[in-house]
This record gives sequence, C-alpha cells and structure tokens, in this order.
Amino acid sequence: MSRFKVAEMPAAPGMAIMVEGERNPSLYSVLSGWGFRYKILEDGRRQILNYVLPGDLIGLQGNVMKEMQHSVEALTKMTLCIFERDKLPTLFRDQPTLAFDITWIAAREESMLDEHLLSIGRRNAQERAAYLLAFLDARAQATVGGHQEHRQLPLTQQHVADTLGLSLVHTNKTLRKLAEQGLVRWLDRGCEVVEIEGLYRLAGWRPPNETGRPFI
Amino acid sequence: MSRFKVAEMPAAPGMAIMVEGERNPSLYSVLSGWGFRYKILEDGRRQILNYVLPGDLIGLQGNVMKEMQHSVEALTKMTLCIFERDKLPTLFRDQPTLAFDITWIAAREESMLDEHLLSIGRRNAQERAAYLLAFLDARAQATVGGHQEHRQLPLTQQHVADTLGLSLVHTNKTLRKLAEQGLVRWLDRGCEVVEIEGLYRLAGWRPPNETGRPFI
DNA sequence: CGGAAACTTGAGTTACGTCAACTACCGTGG
DNA sequence: CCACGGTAGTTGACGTAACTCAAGTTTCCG
Repeated sequence: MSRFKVAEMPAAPGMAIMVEGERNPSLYSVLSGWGFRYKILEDGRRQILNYVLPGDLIGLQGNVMKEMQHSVEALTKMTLCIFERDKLPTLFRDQPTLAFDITWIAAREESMLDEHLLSIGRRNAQERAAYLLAFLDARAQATVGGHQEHRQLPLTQQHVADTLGLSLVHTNKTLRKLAEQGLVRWLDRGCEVVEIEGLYRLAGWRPPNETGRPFI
Repeated sequence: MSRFKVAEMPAAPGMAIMVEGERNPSLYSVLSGWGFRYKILEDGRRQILNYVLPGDLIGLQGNVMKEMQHSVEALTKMTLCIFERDKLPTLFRDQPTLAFDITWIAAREESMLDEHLLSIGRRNAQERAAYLLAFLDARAQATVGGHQEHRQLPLTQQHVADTLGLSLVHTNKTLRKLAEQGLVRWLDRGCEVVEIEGLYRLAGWRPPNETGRPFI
C-alpha cells in the first residue's frame, strides 16, 4: 500500500476535508481522529450521513464518480493518509487483495447507511438517539480494540440533531431523557456512554461483529 | 464475466430474492425488472432502502460480510443472472477491470443512499415524495436509455410510504396533492410521471449524469 | 473580562400519525 | 352470472410527536 501513499496530513477540528462538487479529489484514509460526511440543501438544512473513523476511506466516490456528492469535515484533530489519485486502476491491477479490501470497506459503508436509513425513517426520537450513540460507541470501541473506560463521543448536540434529522431543541430534550434514565451523561461538547446495554435495548439494535476487517 | 455466470433465474412479483440474516447468499445481477431492498424492525415497521434495476448487483454485501443485513424482494417480474459465490477473490485477481466496475457500482449505491438519507432526514413530505418519484423516473429513463413516452413506476402507495418513512395515509394525501398540481397521475398500482421538471423543482434536486457506467 | 458557542427550558404551533370508514377493482369459484 | 374476499386507494376526525420561537444559563476561549 505504501507504494500509493503520497503524504500524511493533519486536520484541525472544523476543517473542510472535502467539499461537495469537487472534481477528482484526493483519496484519503483516516489514521486517527473523527470526522463526518454531510450534505446540505439549498436553504441550509444539513444532514450528516455518517462518521469517519480510523481505517475509513474518504473520497473514494470522487475517484469513481465525476465529482464528490457530499462534504467531509473534521470533528476532532485528525491525521489523514493521502493517496495518489488516478492510481486506483493501477492498484486494482497490481494489488487485487487491496482492491478487495476497498470493496469490503465500501460494502460496510453501505451497510451502515442502510442502518441509518432504517433509523431515521422508522424509529422515533428516543430510539434514534439511542441507536446513534450505541452505534458510535461500538465503532469507537472497535477502532481502539479492547474496551475503554471512558467511552466518550466527541460531538455537539447540533451534530446529533443533524444526524438524526431532528431539530436542535427536540434533540436536547431527547438526550436529556436518556441522561435521566442514566444511560448517558452529556459533557461539555461530547457524550459519555454509561449504560451501553440500555441503549441497545432502547434502540432494538446490536452492533454486528466484524470479521476479517481490513485496515488500509 | 461469463466465466462466473452460473445460470439465469426468473423471479415473480413479491418473491423474496434474499432475506436478512442469510449467510453467503448467491451474487446476482439484475437483467430485467424492478426489485427493492428493505429492513424491518422487530415490531414490523419496514423501511425500503433502495430499488434495484437492471445493471444493479444484489448480494454483494453478503459475499463480503458474514451475513446479509437486509432483504430483497421483486417488485415486478424479474430475470436475474446468478454468479458463483466464493469466486469473488478469483475475479478480483483475474479481472481487475471487472473488479473496478463492481466497486464503481458499490460507490454509486452509496451515493444514492446518501441522497435518500438527506431526503428522509431533512425534506418534508411533499419534497420527499417529489424527490423519490423524480429519482425513480431518472433511474428508469437511464436503464432504458433514451426517453420513454409512458414514464410509469411500478409501485404501490405502501411502497412509497415505506420508502419515505411516512404513514400510508399521509403518503396518500401527499401524492394526491402532487396529482392535483398535475405533476403525476396515480394509476392502479403504479405512478405515471407527468411533469418531471415540476418534481425536480419541488424536490430541489436533479439527477446526476452518470458517465462511464459499467453494465455487468 | 467579554463575546461567542453550546446547552436548557417553556409556550404555542403544525406536520404527520392513528383510527375508522368507505369505495373501487380485481380474480376466483359457486 | 353473481357473490365473495382480498388488495389498493381515499377521506375525515382527532391525537401527538416534533418544530418554532424566544429567552435564558453555562462554558469555553481569546
């Protein structure tokens, strides 16, 4: 893989890593930190599509489609690994195993989007919030491997609202209820998961166990 | 590609092509007809994730993940092309161009799911309905190539409701309003698009122009 | 220490959901 | 031929989850 690596790049919180409409952007993989993908309607309504964590690819779509259909922003301090664009066909020719890993990652992304769609389409506010926090906690645990003591998610309530498709006010009231039930604790700009099992139960969801996961 | 083709298979409307939880299902490509992917919650709430049309792959996820995370059902009469499972690694080794096409299709699916997520999360009922019908019309036009006179979509209002994350009753009232505006006409289990530009305008959306699209 | 960003809270509004009919349109079988 | 049962679509009355507006408080950061 190192043959395709160009450089590493840091990104500060709030930084735009990729913007909708961009043509042929670089291809990145996330080495550390959190980011999120989103789209906005003309009048400013924003929908967060998914979060990117270490091991995820950013910009694959732009290398395959004509232009990027979504934007990506850093949530925390991140470090990215930049790959040479235009080298994707070469990679597919010379590194079939890596190519398969890329497809694996794309299929997993699709699977996550399916879950989110189910959540936003058919779950109510509490279930949605519980699902999102459980989902992010599971991803965070999976990336560090093993279990963390402080299960903290680096989001603001505005991010949660824009992910769940709810208003900020209603999101706040919903999160408050989860906190009253002792499932989470809301910190300054972040959320600490206290009772993961309670979240699973409320959401009616459990994380899939990922086997054979590649890390690019 | 024919080296990996096993057989063709017809599917009748309503037939379950693939069910959630299935392990290592076959990999299909759609030769003709319409189907849809969906997930259901334990209490029966259903969310349609996307529609599958000619040229789409079915079951890639199951060949990459441990088991299928969603179900697929035929909407119309379909013909499917069955590929030999377990041959995916071989294909990636021997047919890099085909492998790239598969990734291309996966990336496009992801792009469509992004759009749906934006729609369900941030658009109101009318905008959502307009978007969905415009989206499906665009896909239908793209698969036949050129322009059809009768732009008919083979759905029931229940399908529309389960795609938009709305109740059946509210979906009906919303579609009625679109019909009153002369944008669509609702037939017996199907919808005819009358004023595609009006739908685009209402949805605030236009179909992307797909270049270099592979057909497997 | 001042200003901005994040979080809270209450009051009033609305879009969408639920319930409960009813009509229309089949295809099937008596 | 008509009775029928099932699916799809339609409509009105009413309930409620979530939205908007508006005003706070708290926390962070320069």
